[in-house]
Amino acid sequence: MTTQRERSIKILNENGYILTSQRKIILDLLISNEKHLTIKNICHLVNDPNMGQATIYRTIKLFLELGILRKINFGNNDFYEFSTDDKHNHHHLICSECNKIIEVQFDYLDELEKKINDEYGFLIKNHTLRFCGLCKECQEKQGHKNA
Amino acid sequence: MTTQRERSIKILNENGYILTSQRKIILDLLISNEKHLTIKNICHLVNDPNMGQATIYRTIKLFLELGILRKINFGNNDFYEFSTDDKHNHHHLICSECNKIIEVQFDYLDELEKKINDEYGFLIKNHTLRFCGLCKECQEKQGHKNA
DNA sequence: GTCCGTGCAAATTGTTTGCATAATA
DNA sequence: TATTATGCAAACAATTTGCACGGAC
Repeated sequence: MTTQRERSIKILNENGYILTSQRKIILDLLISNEKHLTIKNICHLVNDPNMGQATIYRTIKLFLELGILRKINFGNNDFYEFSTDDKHNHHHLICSECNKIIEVQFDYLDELEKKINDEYGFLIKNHTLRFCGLCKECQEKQGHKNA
Repeated sequence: MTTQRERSIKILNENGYILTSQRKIILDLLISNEKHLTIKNICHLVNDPNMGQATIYRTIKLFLELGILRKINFGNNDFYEFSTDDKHNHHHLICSECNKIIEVQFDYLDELEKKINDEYGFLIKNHTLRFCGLCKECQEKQGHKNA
């Protein structure tokens, strides 16, 4: 099994791009840090006076174009996560309290997709399913407060 | 059954806001025009030298806060649609060719929600499900081209 | 007259671009 | 040496804010 890092570097190389030190820094940040970051997060985490903002924007844009990353937008934020080729993506649970994003690995939308295809003649390429609510930890915190 | 307009005005009044002529213009735009508009769309459609941009932004923000509208973000665009109180929202089919948004009125996610609650202890408040693909018309157009 | 809403312009924020320099093959 | 990547600053775009004016009660 190839790692996210290996896959990303492979894609860069196959398209004639090299892994510069700046790209490496940003890639590493994304690999750690639970993989869901905003541009703001990245700017803040990089915290290197030698890395210009433009480089961060350019790198993320490049990663998106090459399909290394994918964008998830939620509320007023754009998060970036590693993209996979699976037709069936995972889903996201987004906690409205702490903004944590949890990945859910099962799908079960085949039947619904079939129904949509039948009723609307709509050809589905991919889907996005998000559940917004409270994660376990935040529910517990609220429980304590109210007790 | 109350209309979108009646419901919106009711919410405004209940919260101490009046339906000014500017708010009325924006509300009417949203009611016609298939209900899915971006700020840019609205600015363009208003086309009244007497309405400042700031008013449009302020009005949309107010409508969001009052729950009259809800934001859907997709790609690099934020669309606005009327919000309903239904726990079970409709879903969206978004055509990647013509950007049309089709509303789908059935849900069928109860089982999946139950599973998520059981496995992750995540308390779901609402969900967003989007299918990205090609609408019937755009499939036909592509068919003609290839023929 | 008071209060809320608006228009305008300036300010702020987020993102992109041009260009000279630095790094890499 | 040729090419690509970067840093910097300026440019640009999108959104918000401050403030004085206008309209509704």
